[in-house]
Amino acid sequence: MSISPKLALLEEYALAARALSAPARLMLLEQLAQGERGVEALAEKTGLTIANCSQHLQQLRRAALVTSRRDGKAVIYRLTDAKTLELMDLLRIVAERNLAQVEHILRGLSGGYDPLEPVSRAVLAARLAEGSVTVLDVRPSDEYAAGHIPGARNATLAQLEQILPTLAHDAEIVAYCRGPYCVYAHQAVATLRRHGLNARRLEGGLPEWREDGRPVLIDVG
Amino acid sequence: MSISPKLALLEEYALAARALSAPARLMLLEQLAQGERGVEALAEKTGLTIANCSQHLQQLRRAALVTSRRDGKAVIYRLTDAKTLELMDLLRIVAERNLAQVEHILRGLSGGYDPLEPVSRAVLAARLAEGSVTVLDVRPSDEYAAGHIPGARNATLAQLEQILPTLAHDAEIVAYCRGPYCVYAHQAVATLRRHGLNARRLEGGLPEWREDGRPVLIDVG
DNA sequence: CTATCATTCAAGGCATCGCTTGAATGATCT
DNA sequence: AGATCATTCAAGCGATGCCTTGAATGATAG
Repeated sequence: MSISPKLALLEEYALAARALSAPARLMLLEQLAQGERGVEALAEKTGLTIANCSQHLQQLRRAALVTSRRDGKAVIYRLTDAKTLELMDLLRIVAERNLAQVEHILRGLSGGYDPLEPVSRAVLAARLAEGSVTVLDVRPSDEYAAGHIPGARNATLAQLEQILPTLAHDAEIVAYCRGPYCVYAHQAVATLRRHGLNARRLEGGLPEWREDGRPVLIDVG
Repeated sequence: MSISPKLALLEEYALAARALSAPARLMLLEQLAQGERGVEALAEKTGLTIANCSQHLQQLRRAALVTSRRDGKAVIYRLTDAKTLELMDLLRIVAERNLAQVEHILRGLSGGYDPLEPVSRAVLAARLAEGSVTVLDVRPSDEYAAGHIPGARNATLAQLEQILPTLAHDAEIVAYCRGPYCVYAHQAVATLRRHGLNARRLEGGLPEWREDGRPVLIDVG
């Protein structure tokens, strides 16, 4: 009698999971974790075509992971709520905890799997307060301008080599990027270590920092 | 240069999500949340064929949501760790919070969407201590025997109508089943309400109760 | 060592997904 | 109202996923 409703419920849960099962959509969610965005901006950042991007966004909306609103002739998407971010983070944790393959990928990235644990956000906040750390924002400059950790310097991976001489060799450097899905910080740490600097990466990224209720500095202009 | 590793990472996360994207696998995980099981037992409980069940289990294992061990000629599967359970629960929360359709399904099940919030496990534990509540375990008797909340009565949905006269009309009844994915408790509450009893369901099921570190009674025999 | 049993592998059919292309919608601006 | 622009819809192709069937594996029992 009740096989149908039970299956229907499971189908709904499966729908939400399926929304997370395509790399393209994970990229979109990672972008949206930085803040709300229009379709075109998302397409450009992720390298998807406009139409394809739109379809993925609708699939995310069908699973209610994101919501949308109109702004003029543009449609702006954003994460529905913080639970979506939690779900993304937990998915990452489970995948990283259990998949040896992920470790191998990271090993390839940072040359000898990062032996140093990431710096927790609470620890970084404390160190920032006492000024005993250099913070590096490894995201594109437009995202940096849209909001960053107070006191952080901005440098993309391409610019990193150029600013190396200006970095102090005695203080520890903490790099962060978009969040746990993003590998910019991993790569930055690898580069800095190769040059003999004392670098670690922040646990999570700016979205998680903001979610903690910590201060975010926005450039006005 | 680094497009490949970044995509590879996302593919890994997507793999874990894809493992949760089939109702059949959610059923299997729901069963495994009760405790470790062999392939044949899982196939029987879920109604899948042996071969199909085995393939789903291997997919779950590939995503590292479950692990397996040999016991004689049987292969026993179990959830890898508590994080898997957390991920299932969070998936459910996001789906239920956001999908209007889920609400409609539940409305169909319990006849007028359950206006009473589920009883939290902490509250139930307190009420149990003072004896002001009747607890009903709405799972099959073999699962009840393998572990249940101390003081709980066991009755499947089929048996429920028969034991109705033996239930007190003044005390509140709290029903629980396998967990958030399971709808037995919803159905039991609907049945009890139709007969004028004061019934609510427990938040989560036995796996969540056990995860809290609360006492579980196992029948010896 | 052989027989037996639970589980896994392999191949096929059917459906769904993801991406592309080109047209349609819907809101703004002149 | 008509033109314009961002977004969405619709159809088609290739790839992948799920389920079934039948054979192969691998460990135990005699």
